[in-house]
Amino acid sequence: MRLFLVDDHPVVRAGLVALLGGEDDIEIVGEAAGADEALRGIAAHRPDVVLMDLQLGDGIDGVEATRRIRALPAPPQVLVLTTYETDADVLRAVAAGATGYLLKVCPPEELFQGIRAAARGESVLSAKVAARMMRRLRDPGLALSVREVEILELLASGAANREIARRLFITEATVKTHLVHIYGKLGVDTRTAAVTAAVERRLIRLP
Amino acid sequence: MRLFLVDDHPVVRAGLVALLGGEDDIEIVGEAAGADEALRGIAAHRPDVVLMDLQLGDGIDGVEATRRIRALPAPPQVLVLTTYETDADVLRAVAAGATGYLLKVCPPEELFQGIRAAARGESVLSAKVAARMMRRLRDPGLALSVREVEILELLASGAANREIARRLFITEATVKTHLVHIYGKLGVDTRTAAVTAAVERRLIRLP
DNA sequence: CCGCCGATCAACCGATCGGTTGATGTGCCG
DNA sequence: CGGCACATCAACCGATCGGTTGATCGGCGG
Repeated sequence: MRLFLVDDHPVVRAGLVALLGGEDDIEIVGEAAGADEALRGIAAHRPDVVLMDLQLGDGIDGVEATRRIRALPAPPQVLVLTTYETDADVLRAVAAGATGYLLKVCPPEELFQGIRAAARGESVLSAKVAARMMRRLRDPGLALSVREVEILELLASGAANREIARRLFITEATVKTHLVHIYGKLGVDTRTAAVTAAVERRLIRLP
Repeated sequence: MRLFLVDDHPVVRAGLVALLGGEDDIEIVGEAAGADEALRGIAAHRPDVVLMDLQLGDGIDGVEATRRIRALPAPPQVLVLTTYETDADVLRAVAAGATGYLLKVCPPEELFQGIRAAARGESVLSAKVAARMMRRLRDPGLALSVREVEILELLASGAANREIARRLFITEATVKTHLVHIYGKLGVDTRTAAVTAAVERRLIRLP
C-alpha cells in the first residue's frame, strides 16, 4: 500500500518513516512539508493514502490541502494526523473530504491500523476524537450549535457585535441572543472569557 | 554524550531516535512522555543533556519539568525542543533553567549541533527564536512591557478591567491606560482583538 | 398534530468599555 | 542633568456590551 506523508516538521516525518519502516505492507512513496509540494508529489507518485498534518509549512493549511487533494481525479484517501482535536478542526477536515482523523499522541499500532483502514476506504477516528464526537451526538444540549461556533470564531477575531452581524447577515439583536446562549453553555459571562473557554474546550482554535 | 528524550508524542520520539541514530557521538539513554517519568529516568540514567518538549503527557508542563530537573544535584543541561516560539514560553523556559530553545521545524543538522553545544554548556537559540529575542532587545518600543503582558494574560482569561485592577493592585484607570498602550502597540482597538493578536504574535499563549 | 429547539428580531436599561486629556513619580541612559 | 519610557491615577463622555423579556418562524420527533 502506497503512502504519502505531509508534515512541516522534519522530526515528525523522520519518526513516521522510522515507525512505518517495520510494516512490510506500507510503502512510503514520498513526503512533503507544504501543500504545493504535496500536490506535486501526489500527482507524481499516486499514493493510496495521504497522511496529512493540519499545520503546514506554506500558507495553506491542511484542511485546504485536503480539499484540493480530494478534488483531484481518482484522489487518494486522506488521513489527518495532527496535534489538535478541536471540534472545528475535525468537522472542517471531514467536510473537506478527510477519511479519518488521528492524533499524534496515539500509540503507533493505532496509527498503523488507521492507515490500513483508510486504504480500505473505512472511516477512522482516534479514540479521543471519537469520544468527543459521540458526546456531541449524545448530548447536543451542551454542545454549541454550528451557528454558535460561527459566532465564536468571529468573536475570537475581535469583531464587535455589529461586525459579527454584518458578516453573518443577521441583526445585532440576534448576535446578542446567540452570545447569551453561548455564555450559558460555556459557563462564562464575557466575550473574552467565552473565547478562551472555547479554545480550552477545543471548540475553536486560534489561527 | 548521553541524551534523554522527553516528549508526549510517540511519533516524535521515534523520529528523534531515528535521526540521532546516525550520530555516533550521541547516545540516547532513555525517553519519557511525562514529567514524573522523566525525573525517574534521569535519576536512573544520568544523561548529559535532556531534550524537552513543552507540552507533556501528564499535568506538568515542560517549563515546570525543566525547573525540577535543574533543581536536582549535578543536573543535566536541558534543551527545549518544541513547536511554539512565544515570548512568554521562551522567557519562562530560560528562567526555569533551560540551556537552549529549538523549534521542531528546524532542520536536523541544526538540532544535532544544538545538542552538542548544549552538552558543552553553551546557550542555543533557534534562528527564529533568536531573531525574536534580538528584535525584542533592539526595538523595545514595539515590544510590550512586562506589566502590559501581565495585563494581557489576565485579559485573555476574560477578566474585566475591575478584576484586572484588583488582581494587580492598581486602579481601573491604570488598567485602561495600559490597555490603550497595548491597543496601540498591537494595532487593534478591542480587548478581544488584543488577545488574539497577542496569541498570533506569540506574545502570550493560552493554557 | 403538537411541542420543542434553533434561529431570527425588537426594545429597553444599567454596566462596562474605549478614548481623551492631563497629571505625578520613578528609574535609566546619555 | 535633562530627557525618555514606564507605571500610576483622575475625570469625563459616547459607544458598546450584558441581560432581560417577549415574540415569530421553520423543522424534527414523539
